[in-house]
Amino acid sequence: MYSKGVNAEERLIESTRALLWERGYVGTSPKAIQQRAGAGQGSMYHHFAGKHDLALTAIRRTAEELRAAAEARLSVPGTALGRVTAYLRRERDVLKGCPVGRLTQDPDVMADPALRAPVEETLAWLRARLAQVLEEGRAAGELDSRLDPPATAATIVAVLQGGYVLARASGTADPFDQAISGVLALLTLHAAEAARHRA
Amino acid sequence: MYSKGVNAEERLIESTRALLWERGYVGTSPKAIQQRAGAGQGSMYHHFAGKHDLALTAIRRTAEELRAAAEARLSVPGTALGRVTAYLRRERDVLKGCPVGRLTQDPDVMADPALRAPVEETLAWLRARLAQVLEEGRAAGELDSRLDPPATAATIVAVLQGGYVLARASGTADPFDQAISGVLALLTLHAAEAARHRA
DNA sequence: GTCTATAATTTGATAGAC
DNA sequence: GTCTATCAAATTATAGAC
Repeated sequence: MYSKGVNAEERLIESTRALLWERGYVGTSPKAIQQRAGAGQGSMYHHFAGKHDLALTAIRRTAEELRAAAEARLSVPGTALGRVTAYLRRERDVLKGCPVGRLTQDPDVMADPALRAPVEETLAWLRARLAQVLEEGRAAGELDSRLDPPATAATIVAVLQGGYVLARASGTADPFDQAISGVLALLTLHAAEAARHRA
Repeated sequence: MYSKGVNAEERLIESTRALLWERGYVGTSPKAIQQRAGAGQGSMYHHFAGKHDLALTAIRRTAEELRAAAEARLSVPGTALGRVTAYLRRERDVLKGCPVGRLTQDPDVMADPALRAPVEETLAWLRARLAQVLEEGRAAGELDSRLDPPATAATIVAVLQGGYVLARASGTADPFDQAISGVLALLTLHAAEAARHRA
């Protein structure tokens, strides 16, 4: 139940965002959305055409937030490895998983072009943005020149998404932290190799 | 619709396995299971106590199959990196995702101890098995001694699980292949480092 | 804007005939 | 074993009062 300090439309969007994160599109009913928002059916169907329309609004907002949060960590000054580390080590609700990546497992979301687009675009953007950071690190001689930025970026995002899966399976954040530590260790050796070549 | 060559019980299990993979537990109805299996309600409720019981049988079988498929690639003779590569590069239905990892996103599966157990055990086993292979590689001097087997194993399984997420988001197997290539490239440099230290 | 009917469909299961 | 009723509850809306 969200604060009545904001209007019903806003509460309905936030309620939907939370439920999509917890239960996905298929597992979320209009009734559950309304109850969590403290709004009736009439209110929901006044502001939105239905479950689909509401979910679209919610997904777009979630995707935008994720992108902004990532950009905030990746656009600061510092080494490429430092920025990637800051992004990977940022505080996360590990056991809840990624609110965007989660939607890729939802058949009704993936089957609908409108609902799917924000998911596809967000993860594509994230891979491209990380590849850019890695390329900067390579250009600066900080990372080994043999490192392939797009492939390594895909690996990093995959470790993140897969780390969530392992954490949820185990019921603890442990495997997530291990997976992140593991890939950062591999990247660090790459950086050390680059330093050795420069020497 | 499965071959009528096998009995209804078997067809119901396979139908459930396919639907859990495609739509998850929440997104799969008994009606859909019956239609795909070519069986009526009476048949389903004769062989199984209900959706939950049928799903439990299906999940256990899927988990066992995944484990056997992994063990087949990891237990052959060869270098650690070679066996890990064989496992990662094995043929996969990339766009369908992992039939076990997928279940971690299902709220009703994770909330039920019986349904969740096979998921938890399978992914824990996979991490431990990969850690064992990496440890063997380290002991043989094939991999860099600074490499942490459990963390690296978590990274490898995460890349796999996350690779599926990225592939589904993009609609192509491309990011999956990139993520696998990226992590293998990082591991290969580790192997090269180990060789340099031995020299 | 928000509420309370009302309703067609689907869900998940039971009962009992064959 | 398999089938066809039957059923209570949930789902996803629409209609119309306030």
